[in-house]
Amino acid sequence: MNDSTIPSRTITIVDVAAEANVSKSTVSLVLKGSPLIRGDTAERVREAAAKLGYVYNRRAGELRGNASNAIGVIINDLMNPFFAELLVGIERKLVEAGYVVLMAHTNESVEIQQKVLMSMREQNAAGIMLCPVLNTPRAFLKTVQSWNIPFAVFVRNLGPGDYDFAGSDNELGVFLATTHLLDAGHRQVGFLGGHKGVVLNQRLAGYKTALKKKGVAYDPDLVIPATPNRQGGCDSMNTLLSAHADVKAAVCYNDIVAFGALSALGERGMRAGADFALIGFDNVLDSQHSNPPLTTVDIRPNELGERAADVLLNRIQNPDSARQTYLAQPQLVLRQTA
Amino acid sequence: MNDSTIPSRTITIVDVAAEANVSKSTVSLVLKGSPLIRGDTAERVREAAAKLGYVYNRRAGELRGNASNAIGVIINDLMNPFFAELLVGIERKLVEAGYVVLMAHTNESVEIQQKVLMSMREQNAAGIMLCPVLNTPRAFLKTVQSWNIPFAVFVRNLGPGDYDFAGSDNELGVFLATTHLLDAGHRQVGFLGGHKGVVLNQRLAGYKTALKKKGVAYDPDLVIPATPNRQGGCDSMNTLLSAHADVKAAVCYNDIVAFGALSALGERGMRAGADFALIGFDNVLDSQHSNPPLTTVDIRPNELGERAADVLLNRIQNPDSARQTYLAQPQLVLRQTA
DNA sequence: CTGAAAGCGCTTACAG
DNA sequence: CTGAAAGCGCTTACAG
Repeated sequence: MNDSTIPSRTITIVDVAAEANVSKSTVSLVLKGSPLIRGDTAERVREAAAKLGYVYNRRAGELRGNASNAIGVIINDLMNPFFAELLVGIERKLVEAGYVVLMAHTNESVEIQQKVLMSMREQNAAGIMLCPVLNTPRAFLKTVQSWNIPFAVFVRNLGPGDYDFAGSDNELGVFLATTHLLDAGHRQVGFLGGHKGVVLNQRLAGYKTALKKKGVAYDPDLVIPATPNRQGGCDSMNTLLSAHADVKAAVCYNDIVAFGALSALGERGMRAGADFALIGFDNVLDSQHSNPPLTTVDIRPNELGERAADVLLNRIQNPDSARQTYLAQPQLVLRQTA
Repeated sequence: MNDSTIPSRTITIVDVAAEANVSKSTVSLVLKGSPLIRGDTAERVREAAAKLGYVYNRRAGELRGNASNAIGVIINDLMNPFFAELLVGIERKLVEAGYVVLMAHTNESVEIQQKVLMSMREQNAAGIMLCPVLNTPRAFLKTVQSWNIPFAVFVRNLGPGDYDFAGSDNELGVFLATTHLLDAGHRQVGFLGGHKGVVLNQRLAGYKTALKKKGVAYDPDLVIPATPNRQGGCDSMNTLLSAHADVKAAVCYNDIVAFGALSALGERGMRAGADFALIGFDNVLDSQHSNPPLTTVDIRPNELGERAADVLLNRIQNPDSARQTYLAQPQLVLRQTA
């Protein structure tokens, strides 16, 4: 009678046990599919549970077993589709493996990063995946590691440290892109966008290596850093073009910078591919249908997410295994802009 | 000596109590900042906790208090920047309010939606925010509600139901866009993209109302449904142009469809704004710097996320308040494509 | 202002 | 194959 009307107190295994005429230990065993319990007993228990609308209280179980099925994932810029695609890959892998994801967005704030990390620790997270905020001191990673929670860093490698990492070979990627432009005959190649940090350093290194290898002098005037978003891409392209109208090629810090650059080109009545050679980095989904479709360095963001999750999962299953590093091998994908 | 070397067992309030020479009740009280404890005692406890490196075990506390600070947020398509921006808004509000977000991505799969919802229930989530997968039966929402977990639906309104909702006025938004095109003199206006479902129906209704109001006959041939992503936008624009080379204007299901359409136009050597009038929907960040910048219907995705979170938060604080509905008021933002 | 005791809902040895 | 008991780490009345 009181089936759905009265909110009633929560149903626990004790209630199920009473209903099925067994002890709560038996109920617990049945719930986790133990082979110790006889078939008909198990069946009876399951029926009782269903009848009472029993819901497993995972937190209680975890408290006792000191386990957890929640994994913290910390992203800093979801507005960048690269990270969105990455997150989707991470999330799928983690859920597949039976985990639930505690997601946090830092928006590049050190304070928020600190706060959410603490919070995940209190939650007793089974693992933490972090893309460190810009300027995170390397020592901070040590602190997190000292918590003894399986931990993996992704995308931003804070220098040679003793932690698991998944990212991409930034230097090689930009080297490929720059070389492609140089091979096409360009002697002046710009570099657009990017904020100070490891990733920019790595990408610039690839840029310089390519120049050197082709015997082209490095001209610092041609590298225009800018916030790596569309606005920054637009601005940096405008800056480049105003100062060096003769430059006809550039590689971008990432795809969204390239999209902004495409827009700046359009404003000037120029079309990438015909009037200017432009290459992005990441190969986000959008780059297939930008106007025009973008030539870019493919690091398979979605797969990178999955691999990053694998790195953590492996650490969880294998706490004492050697440090792992996964570096996505970049591949140039030629479309219309270069 | 064993400071950082031995992993050691977890420090609990009992250890802190021993260290500070008080009972564990006192420690518990101090931790939650109770005014009951004298200042110096509290200080002593805090020092002891710091010294031992005590970490609050939130799950244990929650078990006892039957509380939870995790809120489930279910998204179906993070690849669409609209949802990414929405999620960022939701997450910020929730974290600000002291919650942690359990994020799940359904990728439009009913099975996954079912699974993650169950999982969140087991986690004893303090609330659930759901953007229902396409074709979710309306009765399913009733089921979720029967769990007695504060619950809010966002973006996709599954028809008149008794639940909290946050979304946008789709009909009005598309009405505004279509009217703008009609006012510019176009008598043939296409409608591009969208998958079957409430949202498409609402947007199409706005389209038809605008036509009728201007005395323009509705031509079903001009509405080209397609998966609402860039590929779909590209395809539907091509379909439209092949069949009706005379059509010179279209409103899109959403911004990413418009981006795809922009790309299709570019391939044909046409430029939106000059050769074709195009309007998007959402006003995602990208639309400011598409090529060319997109005229679109602004529903402030980020703010919509925050408001959706507010709706849930309010339900949590006010379990018996009346049902809430938030509808973002759309505004046409004129840029270069129309 | 502080302590002893009970209990949140589960799991895990240990008996039998 | 199943049950009685202890305990995970906390909080919350209840005494004093």
